[in-house]
Amino acid sequence: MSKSILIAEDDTSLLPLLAYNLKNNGFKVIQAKNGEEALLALKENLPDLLLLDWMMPSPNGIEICKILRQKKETKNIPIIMLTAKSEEDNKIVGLESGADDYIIKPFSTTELIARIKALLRRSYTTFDVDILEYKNLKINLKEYRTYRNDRTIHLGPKEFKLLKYLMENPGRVFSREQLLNAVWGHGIFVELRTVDTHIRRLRKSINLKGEHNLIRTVRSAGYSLD
Amino acid sequence: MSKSILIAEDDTSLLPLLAYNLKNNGFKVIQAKNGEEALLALKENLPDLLLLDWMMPSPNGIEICKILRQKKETKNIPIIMLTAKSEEDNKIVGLESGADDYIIKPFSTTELIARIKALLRRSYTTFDVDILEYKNLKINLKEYRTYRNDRTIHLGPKEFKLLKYLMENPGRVFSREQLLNAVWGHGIFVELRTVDTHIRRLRKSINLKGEHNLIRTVRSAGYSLD
DNA sequence: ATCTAATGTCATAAAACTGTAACATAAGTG
DNA sequence: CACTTATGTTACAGTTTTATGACATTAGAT
Repeated sequence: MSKSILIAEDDTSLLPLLAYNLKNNGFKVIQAKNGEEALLALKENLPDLLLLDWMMPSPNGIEICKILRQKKETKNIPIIMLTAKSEEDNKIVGLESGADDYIIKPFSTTELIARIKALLRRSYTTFDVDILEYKNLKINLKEYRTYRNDRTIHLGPKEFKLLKYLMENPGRVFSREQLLNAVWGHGIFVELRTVDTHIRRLRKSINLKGEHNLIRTVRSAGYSLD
Repeated sequence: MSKSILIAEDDTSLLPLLAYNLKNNGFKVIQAKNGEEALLALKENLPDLLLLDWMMPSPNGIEICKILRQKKETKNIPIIMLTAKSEEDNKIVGLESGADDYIIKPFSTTELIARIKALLRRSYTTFDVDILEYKNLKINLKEYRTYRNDRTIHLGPKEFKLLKYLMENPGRVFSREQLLNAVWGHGIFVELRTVDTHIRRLRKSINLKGEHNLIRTVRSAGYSLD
């Protein structure tokens, strides 16, 4: 069964183009010319993924995002934010508001499709692999086990989830906000700095002395697997 | 240069036929009689595209696909799944597992070639828009990494942002004021000359001795990437 | 209920990054 | 060349950001 995607985009030349391309790629598309329409459409049907233009007359992408993250039925729907180049600096805002990814206009259809697929793949984890590997790290999602150089490592639930998330996109830097959203859940109130503590515990567990740190700190940005 | 294609197909009458046809069309072909062989071959060399039979003794096409999508080096290699008619219903499974296209047996060589070319064309032109390149400089926005001649360079947050801004408009000259606005933000009070210092630090980090200075000073105007 | 492991928060230490100012050079000018 | 102005360099103190360890609280297990 094909996945459905809701697009909210007020650029009337872009919207049909996007819709056309997504349809061509086997997706079912629901179109919304503005935020209002999008919210309305969401009451009808829950799509598998949302494509939101960040800059729209209110409610804009960010606002919609925040609203959705509040509600139980919608809080786990993957969201990709569409942002113009000039707004790029605000990408953090987009991710803080709970979006899963952002893409800068103008973008290629292929790129968009790739990201959509990646996100859909990730959110249907039940269907996915049971084993994730990176360098000499390995985790078994089904058995809930972690290995470093084939030696078992014990991790608490949070650390496990954190590591899993990092391993899903090795190399990519995640801000503390993103990690909180992904690991702790959206709309949960926990200090940002708590992430530091967990990263520290994780490092303590997975780092072998002598070998270089597997988790990289990127100052004023976040952490990533390295 | 001709593209290489790895075929994993356990039907021993089909495999050589496919290989023959692809070779005739100018592709370099690597053959694997089953999943194991395919994985082994992948350790040797990364092909430009994969043709996977979905029904094989384990690991089958889907499984291989999932495995490849986990790893960074292989996650962007286009994959076409070969499925028998009776398995057609499962085509969604194939695409969800990360395949880019599927084709139903029996298929015509012409069609297969067409799809292969289409995929190669797509994946060739489009890649990460999260990567900025200029001469032998490269920065990866998602990973917050900077390279000069493929060697990693460490930059502080401000330097990174500064470089990013310059790389977005290579050649263009920016005044100190413009740089302050773009990198530090509007309405911030910092000495104009502070830009000089950061430019200096940036130069120090990215310039290789011997090679010419990548940042040009334009007297009484500003700086630019050159 | 009792004990143990896991969590979230803080306070403090340690690093890394910034902005300035002072001085040195280089580039224009007449 | 002498003078003026712009830019390069360097050192350093002040800030910001992150690491670390301790502690109180909560959740889970026996």
